[in-house]
Amino acid sequence: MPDIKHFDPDTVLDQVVNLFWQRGTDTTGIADVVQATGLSRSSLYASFGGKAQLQAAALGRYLELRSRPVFEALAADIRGVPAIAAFFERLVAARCTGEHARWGCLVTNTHATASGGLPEIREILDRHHDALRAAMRTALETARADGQLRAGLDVEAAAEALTLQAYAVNLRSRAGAEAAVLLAGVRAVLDGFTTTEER
Amino acid sequence: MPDIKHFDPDTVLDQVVNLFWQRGTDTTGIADVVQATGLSRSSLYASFGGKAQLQAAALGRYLELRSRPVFEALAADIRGVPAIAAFFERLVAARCTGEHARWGCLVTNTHATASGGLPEIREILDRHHDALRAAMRTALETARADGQLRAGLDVEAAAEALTLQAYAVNLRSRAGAEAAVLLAGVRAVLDGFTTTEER
DNA sequence: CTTATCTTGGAATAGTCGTTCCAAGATAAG
DNA sequence: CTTATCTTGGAACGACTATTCCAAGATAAG
Repeated sequence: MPDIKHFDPDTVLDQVVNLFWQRGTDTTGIADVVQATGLSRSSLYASFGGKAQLQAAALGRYLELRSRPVFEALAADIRGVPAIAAFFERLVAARCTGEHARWGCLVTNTHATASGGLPEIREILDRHHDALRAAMRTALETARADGQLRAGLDVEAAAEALTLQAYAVNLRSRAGAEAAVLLAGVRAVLDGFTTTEER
Repeated sequence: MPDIKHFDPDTVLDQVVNLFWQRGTDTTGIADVVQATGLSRSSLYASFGGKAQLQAAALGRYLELRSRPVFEALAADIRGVPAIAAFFERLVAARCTGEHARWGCLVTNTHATASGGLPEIREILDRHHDALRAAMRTALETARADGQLRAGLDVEAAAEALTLQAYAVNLRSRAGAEAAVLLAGVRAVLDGFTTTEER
């Protein structure tokens, strides 16, 4: 008997993600969301709750749609160190060129905002961090099994270091950092972990 | 003949820095500034311009007062790698404990905000980045002259890598990252640059 | 003490914020 | 087609936004 939704919630959420991602969550108003999605305030508040819940939903979707596939690809890549290098090359390329150039990373950006202090949001940030570090760790362990790593390297600490490096790439790319500079920094870290220099 | 200011602009600017630093520039209103500083809107707009100019002034003062002294200390420290290690130990301590714990870094935070796209703001961000990288480079060159560095290390790229690590430390500390984890990540990077492990 | 000049307090501006509400519209079962 | 139930458009809400303005207060020179 009831009416059904006249829109696809996931499609709308993707538009919201893009909006928050590019222009910043705190500096984007509901009016902007209404205009970008085309639906009315009523539908927006009925489907998602207030802005805080909309932000959490958008952040969660970003994590599932943008981050997780890349993390899984990294963990599944059996090449070891070259897999990590490829991850960063694709990351820098995505951050500096193409459709989302200079947008940074929604998760990284959220770290610096006021709403990042909310427990609900922070939980997603930690989930993102743990997922990336775990993927880095897996890739490093593959590399170690293949004899690619320096003797005595703390794999857990190295995974954390590479994860931190990824955050910084996201951050600096938003301010216009050159791709070559970012890649050189990443490579310096990676070279310090390996036995012999590749490339 | 004219009247003089009834307050010290630098003292006021310090209060504004703290406000923007802790709570975020975009999410802090003029009303908050008025309340925190105790002076009126008239005086605020007469001394500094609008909010954009106030932000630029606060960011500049943060750079001069908080960042530059630390950068200069790093560049002047003749110990080489231990100097860099000490820099990060003090950084992590300041970010995770004490008066400004979990505030992150005002410059780092600004990277992720919408106002970071303005040319006037971005110029300060780049100035900050160049200053830190130059200090890192100086410390690394001291280390190289002392034979502390791995053969074939690209000092310029290594300086960029360490600078990026510092940004990530600032970012993650705001989200509640543990000091020990951050330090382990930093040390992994630093160990990759040195000939023999210290500590 | 007068006077010229700046500073200050505080009201008032127009605009935007997130949120709520209700009548009108759309849907699908009977 | 009727009817029950949800969705939708759009107006309205008070609270907040940055900014402006002006009369009143404070200062220091003459």
